[in-house]
Amino acid sequence: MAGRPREFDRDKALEKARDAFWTRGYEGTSMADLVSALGIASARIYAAFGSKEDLFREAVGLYEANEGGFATRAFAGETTARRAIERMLREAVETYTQPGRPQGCMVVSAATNCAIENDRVQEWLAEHRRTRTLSIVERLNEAVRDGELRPDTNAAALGDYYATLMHGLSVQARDGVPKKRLHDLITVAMQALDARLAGVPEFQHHFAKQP
Amino acid sequence: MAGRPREFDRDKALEKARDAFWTRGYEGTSMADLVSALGIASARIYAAFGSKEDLFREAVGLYEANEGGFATRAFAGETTARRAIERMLREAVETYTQPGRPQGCMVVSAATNCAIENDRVQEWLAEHRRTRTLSIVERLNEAVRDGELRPDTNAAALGDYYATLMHGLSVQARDGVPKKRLHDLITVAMQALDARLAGVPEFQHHFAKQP
DNA sequence: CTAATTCTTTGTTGATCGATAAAGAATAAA
DNA sequence: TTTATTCTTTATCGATCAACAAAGAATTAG
Repeated sequence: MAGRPREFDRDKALEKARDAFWTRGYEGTSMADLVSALGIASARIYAAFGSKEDLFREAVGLYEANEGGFATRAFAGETTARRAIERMLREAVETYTQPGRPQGCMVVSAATNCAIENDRVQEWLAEHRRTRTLSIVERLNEAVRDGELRPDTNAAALGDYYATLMHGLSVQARDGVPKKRLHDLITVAMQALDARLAGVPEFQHHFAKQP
Repeated sequence: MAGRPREFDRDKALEKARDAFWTRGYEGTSMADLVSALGIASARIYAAFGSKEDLFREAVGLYEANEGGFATRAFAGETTARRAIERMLREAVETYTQPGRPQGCMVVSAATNCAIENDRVQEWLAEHRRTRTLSIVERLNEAVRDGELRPDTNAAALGDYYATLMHGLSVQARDGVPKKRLHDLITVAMQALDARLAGVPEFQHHFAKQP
C-alpha cells in the first residue's frame, strides 16, 4: 500500500465534474472540457475515477446527496403529505434557479439525447426519475391510509401529476423562466392536493377518483 | 438551370431524418446514423440539405407542422379555452406515446444536453418552448377577457402551469410511463382550470389570484 | 538503504466526428 | 450537338472523441 500521495483534492474535483455535467450533460461534456474544468490531465482523471462514465455516475450521486435531494429531504422532514409535496416542489425550484449555478435538474437534463452507445447512461437516469415518481405516489398512498387525504383519492394519478410537474419545472428553469413565475405555478398546482384533503366536503364531487 | 434530377425523395428523406433526430436528438444522431437512416451517401445529404444543423432545423419544422402542432391545432379548433387546453394536453400525450414511434416531444428532448459548440441549436429549441408557453398564456388571457374565466384569474400563472405540465409529460413519456397514466394526471390537472371558470362561485375563495 | 506502490507527466492511440473535393453521370437550354 | 447545370459516387479531410502506455517522481514498508 501507500505510494505517492494524490496532489489534488478528489472531492473538489468531483464537485467540478458535477457542475460541468450538470451544465452540459454527459455527452455535451468532453474529456477536454473535464480536463480544463478540473485542472488536471486526463490520465489523472482516469486514475482517480476510472472512466468518464464512472465519473458521471459518481457526480450524479453527489448531486442527489445534496442539491438534488429535495424529495428525500421533504419526505423525511415534513409530517404531512401536503407540506412535503409543496416543500419538495419549492426546494426544487430554488435548486433549479440558483444564480450563478447550473440551471434545472441534473437528473432530468444531463442525458436525454444520447447516442446509442450511451443508452445505459440514459436509461440509468430514467430509472432514477421513475423511482422518484414512485416515492411520491407512495407518500400520497400513505397520506390516504393516514386519513390526511380522502379515501377515494387516486394517489397514483396525483403522484404522477406532481412528478410530471416537477420534471417540467426543470425544463422551464433551463429555459430561463424566472423563479417567481415557477413559484406562482406551484401555488396553482397545490390546489389539486388541497382539494383532496379530508374535511373539505364541498370539493368531493369534483375531485373523485376516476372509475 | 435544370441539371441532373434528384434520385431520392427529399420529403421522405426529411421524414426519416425527423424520426432519427426525434429518437436520439441532435448530437445523439451522427452523420453516419443519418446515412444509414436515409439510405443515401453523406455528400447527397449535404447537397440536399446544406448541413447537419440545417437538416435538423428543417426536421423540427416538419415535426411542428404535423405531430408537434397540437397546441396550434387545439387553439384553432376549439372555441373555449377549457376545451383547447385539454385537447392540447391529450393530443400531446397521444403524440408522445404513439406505439412504434419516437416517444416524447422532439422540441423538449432533442437538444437539452448539447456541447458548447451547438448552443445555438439548443437555444433555438428553448425559444420554441418559450413561444409555446406564451401562446398558452395568451389564450388564457383571452378567456379572461371573454368572460370564460373569472376576472381575477392569474392567467400568466395558469399558462405557465400548463406549459410546465406539458413539458413534464414529454419527460414522463420518454421514461415509458403508459399513456393511460398520463391521461389520468391530465384529468387531475384540468381541475385547476375548472375552478377558474365563471359560474362556479363556491370555488372563488380558494383559487383567487395571488396578491 | 532497497523495494514496492501509487501518482504525475507526456505523448499518443485508433475511432469517430461533421464536412467536402474531385470526377463521373444525367438532365435541360441553346 | 454543345454547354451549363445539378446530382451521384468515391475517397478522404483535419479535428476531436474517449482512453491509455510508458516513464519519471514521490511516498511507505521492510
